[in-house]
This record gives sequence, C-alpha cells and structure tokens, in this order.
Amino acid sequence: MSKPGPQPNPDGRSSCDAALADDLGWSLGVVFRGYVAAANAAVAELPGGPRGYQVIAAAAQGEIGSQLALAHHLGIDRTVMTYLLDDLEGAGFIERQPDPVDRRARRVVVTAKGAKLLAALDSRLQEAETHLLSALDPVAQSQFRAQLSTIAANLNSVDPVDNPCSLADNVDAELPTPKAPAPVGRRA
Amino acid sequence: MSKPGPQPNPDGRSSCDAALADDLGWSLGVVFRGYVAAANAAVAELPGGPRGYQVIAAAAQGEIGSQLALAHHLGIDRTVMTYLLDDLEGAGFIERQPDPVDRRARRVVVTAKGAKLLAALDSRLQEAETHLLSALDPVAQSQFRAQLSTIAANLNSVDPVDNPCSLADNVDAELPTPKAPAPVGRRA
DNA sequence: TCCGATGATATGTGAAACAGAACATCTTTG
DNA sequence: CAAAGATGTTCTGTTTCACATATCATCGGA
Repeated sequence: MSKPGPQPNPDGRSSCDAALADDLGWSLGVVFRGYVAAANAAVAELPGGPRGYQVIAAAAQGEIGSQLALAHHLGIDRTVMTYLLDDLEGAGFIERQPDPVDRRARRVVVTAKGAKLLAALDSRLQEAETHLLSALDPVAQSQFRAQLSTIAANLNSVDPVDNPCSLADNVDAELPTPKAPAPVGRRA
Repeated sequence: MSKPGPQPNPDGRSSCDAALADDLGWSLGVVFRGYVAAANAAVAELPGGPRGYQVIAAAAQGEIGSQLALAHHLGIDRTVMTYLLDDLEGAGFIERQPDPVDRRARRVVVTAKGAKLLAALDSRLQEAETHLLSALDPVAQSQFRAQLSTIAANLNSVDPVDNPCSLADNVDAELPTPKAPAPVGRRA
C-alpha cells in the first residue's frame, strides 16, 4: 500500500467513510462494534464482558424474573445464560435464590458486592457511552438515545409471530442466528 | 417430543421494556440484533449473509481497494475475508482481479450477476430497514440515520492509537473482540 | 393422580473467530 | 543493485462460542 499516486486513500482507512456511511447496516455495525469494544474495556474485570454487566443491571432492576426471561430479553440462549450466571455467581456478584412462588425458577439477585461494582461500572460505562457519541452535540445525543430506545422498545415488544402483518418482510427473522453482544468472555 | 412451535414465546416477553430501555447498550443490542435478523432474512440466498451484502455493496462503490482495507472497514478478520470472498466468488457475484499497481493485492470487483443481485437486494434491504425503524416517523427516521451515520463516521475515522487524549477511556478498545454482523453463513 | 408444559442444567457437536506461519510482492535503505 | 523490512493474501491449527438435544425437577390442568 502507501500509494502516493492518484488514489488519496493510502490504506483505505480514512477515505471510504462517505462511501459507506449511507448504509444503515454498516453504521449500525460500526457503532455496535465500537460500543462493544468500549464496554469491553470498561468492564474487563467482569466475567462475561458487557453481557455480565447487562445481566447485573437487569437483575438490579428486579423486574425481570426468571433466568429464561432474562436470557430472552438479552437476546442470548438459555444454556449460555446458565454459564454466564455461573461465572457471575462464582465471582460473587449475583446469587441464585429460589423463587418463592415457583420452585423450579431461580431469581437472580445482586449481592452487595455486585451492587457496589455495578455502581462503579455504571459511571465508567456512562463515560464510555458519552465518548462513543461524542460526534453529536449534547442535544443530539439525548435525542439519539431516545430514538434508539424507542426503536428498541418497539422491536422488543413486537414479536414476529404475533404480527402477521409485519410477517411479510421478515418471515424468517424469527431466530436465524441472533448473535449477541458479548464476544469475549472466559469460562471457568 | 416434537416442539409445538418454532417460537416458544415465553412469558416474560412484554414486561421489562421500560426497565432496560434507558440502557444504551441494551438498546443497541436489540436494534443491532433486529437488523441482523431482518437483513439475514432479506439476503438469505447470499453466502455470508449481511456481510456478503456489505462486501458487494462496498465493492460496487469501488473506493475500497484491497481485501485488507475491505476487511478492516467491515470490522472482520483478514482470514475471514478470504473465506467470505471465496464463497462470494464461487457464487459468481464478485471477482478477484489482480491490482494493476500492486501485484500482491487483489481488487474485488462486482460481476454483472452480482450487480443485478445487489440492485434486487438493495430494495429489499431498504424495505427491511424502514420496517426496522418504523417506530419513528419519517422525519425522525432520516434524522436517526444521519446521526447514526455521523457517529459511525466519527468512530471509523478516529483511530485509538492516533488519539492519545481519547486513549484514557478505551485503551484496550483497539480490537478486543470485534464481533461482526453476520452470524450465519455456510462455507462450501 | 396423571400428563403435558415450563424452568434450569448437562452434554455433545458444529461453526466461527483468532493467532501464527508461509509465501509473494512492494518499498526503502545501504 | 542488493538486502532488509513491510505489506497483502492465503493456509493451518486452536480455542471458544452458540446451538441442539436430552435430562431432571416442578407447575398446571384434566
């Protein structure tokens, strides 16, 4: 590479932004990847990476319920959730308590240690997020967050099988291969 | 026991939207996953899934250059790009032409068949994207697209190693585990 | 009580990503 | 001009992850 000639893009790193910028999929991929990378660095000490944080955060809310619901709403497999919770529990951040009303279900609760860590990670994550969106001014940032949240909430509430009308477009979109956010992550 | 339905559609599907909606990571994950699923359905016949589309689309622009630059800007590994291009070339959608100015590099060019498919997929993808963003009104949609594009362009242009100031936050964010959009995808 | 359904876990398998090396070619330097 | 380092591509091997399947325990209804 390093062609000083007519092509102003040496290695193509800095020139093709405009070429692909109008592709929603590409933009989404870049931003998502950037988030994962930043979050990964921010929560490096947490087993499961960003996923672990999301699990703890969701558990701290307390509105989730069983592991299955948790897994479903985080977009990961049930069996994977088992290992993830194993690691998280092994690290002492969460606990599996028997559900009083359903003895086969386990309630995921955050330990004091987990809550403490969560608070620390929260600020770090917040900082990373702000840095991620630094290309937008504060007003646009909050706007973007709100819009993204709206879209996500809509996607989450609308189930493909429940919406015959929307089924025309993504009839196969049920669960082809729903990749999840956390790429790294060590198992014991 | 045969499964009654493809989508078990468990209980906790519709309750925790509000609880997690303010988490940027969660929203990003949901939207990204939704895009991957929709795109996967839209480009099911394409080897490599959404990635294959992005490769062809980028190649059609012609501004990329080598495979390496292509891989870097799509956020995938070089070795993976080799296989991906193998499949794409095997399907007759792209061709590897020797770069006239650099004999070790290969220029990825779209074949007529590939261009034809690209046009067809483009409209389908556009439809899927619009459906994905259907929670926003048209004005907000274009706004969201623009903002996302801005963020992506910013992330793509800013290299961690080039920005010592931003290095404090994501020093490890270089390429810990950049998961990529295409989960499915069969190799020959 | 019996039977199907549901939550959680264990096990096995296949695929994908990653690291490293090998080879060819370009660029730079002496 | 020759040699050394850098870069692009491909190949090989390894590890990890996600998924499917099966199993066990429990809940719900007939």
